[in-house]
Amino acid sequence: MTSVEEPAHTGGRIRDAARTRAEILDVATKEFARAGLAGARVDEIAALTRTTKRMIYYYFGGKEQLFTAVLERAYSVIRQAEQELDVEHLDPVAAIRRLAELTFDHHEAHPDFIRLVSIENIHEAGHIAASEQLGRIGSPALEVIHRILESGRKSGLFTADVDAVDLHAMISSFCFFRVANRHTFGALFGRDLTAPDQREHYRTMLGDMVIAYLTADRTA
Amino acid sequence: MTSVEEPAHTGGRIRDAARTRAEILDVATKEFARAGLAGARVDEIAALTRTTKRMIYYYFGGKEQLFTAVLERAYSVIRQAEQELDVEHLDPVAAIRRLAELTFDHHEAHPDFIRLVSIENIHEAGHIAASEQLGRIGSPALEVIHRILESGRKSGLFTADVDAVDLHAMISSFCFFRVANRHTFGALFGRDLTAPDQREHYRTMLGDMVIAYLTADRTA
DNA sequence: CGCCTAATGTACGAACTAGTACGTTAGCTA
DNA sequence: TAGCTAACGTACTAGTTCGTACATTAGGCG
Repeated sequence: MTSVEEPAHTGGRIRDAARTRAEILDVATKEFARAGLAGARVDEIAALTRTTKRMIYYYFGGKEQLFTAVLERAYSVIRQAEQELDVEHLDPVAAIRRLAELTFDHHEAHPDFIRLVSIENIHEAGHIAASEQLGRIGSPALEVIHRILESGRKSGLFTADVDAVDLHAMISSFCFFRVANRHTFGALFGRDLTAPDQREHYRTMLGDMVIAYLTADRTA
Repeated sequence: MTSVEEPAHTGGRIRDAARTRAEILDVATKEFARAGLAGARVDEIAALTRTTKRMIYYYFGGKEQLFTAVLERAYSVIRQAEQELDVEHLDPVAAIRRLAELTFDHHEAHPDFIRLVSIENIHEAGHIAASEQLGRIGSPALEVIHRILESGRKSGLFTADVDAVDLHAMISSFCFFRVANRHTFGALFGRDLTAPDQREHYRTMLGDMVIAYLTADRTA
């Protein structure tokens, strides 16, 4: 019985800067993803936090900077995942398919991130442009794709004349659209692109599409 | 000398309900596309109009309803374009490629529409769901795609097991992503997917991709 | 040609919202 | 253990923003 009559605020750790910061970022991520930059409410974010609005300004400076911080952390998660890519031991076809599947899985697993990207595009990527951190992220995946493409072309398997950036765009397009636009697509066409029982269908479809494109007979 | 000393407001037509309504929709489309639903300002929309804020409430009832009306009109433009599709006289491969190109062109020509769709997805398509008009639009393009696929499969040209909705998703994905995410993509990877001198490249890429997928050798 | 209503304009308010001034305290360090 | 500072809380404000009450008029119609 250590704290029966103690004031409520002594439950849990107090004065933990890292935890407070992280908690604000967690809540803000959800709130920004839910309502957009303008739609999100600083008061609401604060209310969903163990701490107060004051802390948001203390740690981040303001709403816009908080959004930038949210974006920075969200992108760092992807960069992390990409750095753990390990597909170059596979043959080029299998490697590309595996890469596409991992991209597919990552998009599906992080719908909030997808929404943040949509929101950031509404704002014409101004926060990314203004962020030192995000400016110099690069993309570990691009290096991997580049090497797989080289290898596949050398062996004659890949006939398409694309570079890594374009192939990345192609793969991301499908994965992104499926998650980002699932609501309007569902409402208009009556099909839920993210229905669990359709997952394998679309995952395979993406791989088939990319491989078919890369290996198509171009002698005609 | 008919109007030298007359008040300024006599210039141009007065009391033109249709024109006022249409002008509000025009301005609102741009403003919503620019700033999102929450970010758009009713006062700003009114200010960019020949009329006043009062008229927005008079004709549309409120901000949300105005957004819905904007969406309805934007979607009707597409439905219109789709109804004018005329590709079924072509052989299946050419027809699909042409359809993909028209989709590509339409997305490129209507970036504001793309932004509205992104925004509507942030709001989980609630306005579409609540709109009688948008609920029963359907898509003329789907019928066309369906018939082309049938024809292509019958002749043995198309080997892929997809239906019209999935193929539509595939084509739209690429077109949508290229326009919607051009800002973040450009900022992160240093490539402008909508650069004019790359237009033909991506347009061809899309067609190649779809055709390769549909006609891929699946005997292996 | 006067009346009636759709269409329009003005002025305002209630509620919300980002941001801040000021005060407090936990807990490390000397 | 005293003191100092990073961390935190409260209460408030200035400005914004959606929406509306009220007043006005154009112009079709009987």
